[in-house]
Amino acid sequence: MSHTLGIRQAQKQKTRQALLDAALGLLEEQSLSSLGLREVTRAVGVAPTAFYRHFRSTADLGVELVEEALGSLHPMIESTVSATGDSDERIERAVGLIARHVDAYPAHVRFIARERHGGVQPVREAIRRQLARFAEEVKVALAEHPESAGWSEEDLLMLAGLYVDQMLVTASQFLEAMEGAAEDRDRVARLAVQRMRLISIGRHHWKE
Amino acid sequence: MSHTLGIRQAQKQKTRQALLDAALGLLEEQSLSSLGLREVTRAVGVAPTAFYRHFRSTADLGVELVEEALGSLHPMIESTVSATGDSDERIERAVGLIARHVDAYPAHVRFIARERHGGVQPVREAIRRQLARFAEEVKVALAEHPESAGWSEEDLLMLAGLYVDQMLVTASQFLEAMEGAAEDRDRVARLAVQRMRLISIGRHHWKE
DNA sequence: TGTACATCAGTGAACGCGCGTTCACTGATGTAC
DNA sequence: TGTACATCAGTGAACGCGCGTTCACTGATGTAC
Repeated sequence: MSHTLGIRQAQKQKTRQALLDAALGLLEEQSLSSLGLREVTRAVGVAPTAFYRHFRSTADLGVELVEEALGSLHPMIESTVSATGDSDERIERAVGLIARHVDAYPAHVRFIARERHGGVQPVREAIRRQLARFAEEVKVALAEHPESAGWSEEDLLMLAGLYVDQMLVTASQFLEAMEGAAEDRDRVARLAVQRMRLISIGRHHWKE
Repeated sequence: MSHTLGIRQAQKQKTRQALLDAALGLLEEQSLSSLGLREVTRAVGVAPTAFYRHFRSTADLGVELVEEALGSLHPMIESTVSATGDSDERIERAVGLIARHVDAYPAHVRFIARERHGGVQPVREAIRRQLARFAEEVKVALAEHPESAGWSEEDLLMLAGLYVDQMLVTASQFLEAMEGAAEDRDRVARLAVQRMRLISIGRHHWKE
């Protein structure tokens, strides 16, 4: 006996999602701070005033987009860091996962890269919070590794943050490669693997 | 016998600089893609049409701001990487330099962080070009170090890029610390030093 | 099942406003003689 | 040094346009009995 939303609720959800999708599309070529409410409703085909039934402002919509773009990523990150195999295998797998994620959700990745330091404060803060959660989760996963014996909590969080930042750098480089020449893609992947390897080597010799 | 600009040229330069300064100020709270030409001229106190005597558009002005923000940084970066002393000394000095640079030019740093992935393509490309130049220069300086014996050009550029990205991350963290609680500043410095140390350790054990 | 009333997502007109861009202009500065 | 003309940075009026927000509304959906 599955619970179905009422017709009214279902329709409202649908319009809301259409607004989010349209906004994300429009944000490929501009920043959130210049996104207009009328632009978004025009793209969806509803009256401008309908916007207010779902969001207080475009900044509010932006915060929802952050949740959509990053909220569902926690399991993936968790599984990457906890994966079995040696360092090199885990690195290759992680870079492959990032590449596929960028392929599947380029607009979400672009949105996060763009608004992380963008002009809309509540959105910046929402992104910062999610990334801090990622770093915390990575830290906990790293602590499980035998290589982390003797590491302080502070150093583990430092390393986790380095990995998270590197993940974002790699994602945005894949995005740039998508926009430019197709051959760049492999270069980005190789470069990312090398960077992660170097960090991983530093990690193994940290406590000496 | 110093060459002086004509009165007309000097006045034009002054207005131009006032437009750049005003724009940079306005960009503390928004992105370039939402910056209006009339906003800028209003802040300076000239007629909107005067803008066109200096820039084709706000995007054009943005590209000039990139040159202003990053163009003068090459000697500083060069001297940081080429400095004498052991790894730890160089790292401490580099992080200190970054901290002072962010203190001295917070608006420039914010502008670069914001527009690096921002909504205005020509500006993104101008930043990308400057950062590629930085990485190239760092690569050349790194090649001089005895630790770089046996490194390929590709690996050196990989390491240089890692340093440049880390420099930007650190700068933007100092900026966030300036906006928030004052005590965060030291945490950022300590974290940045640790990250650089870990990368440096990876570097020393890379060719094993 | 049917009826009467309540809810509320989406509408459409209207508002005042600031935007980017055009154009012909002014008057101080620069230059040729 | 003085004069006559050229240059050009900055002006101010005017334009058409899209913006965010308000408001009273409509009509399909939901609910109570």
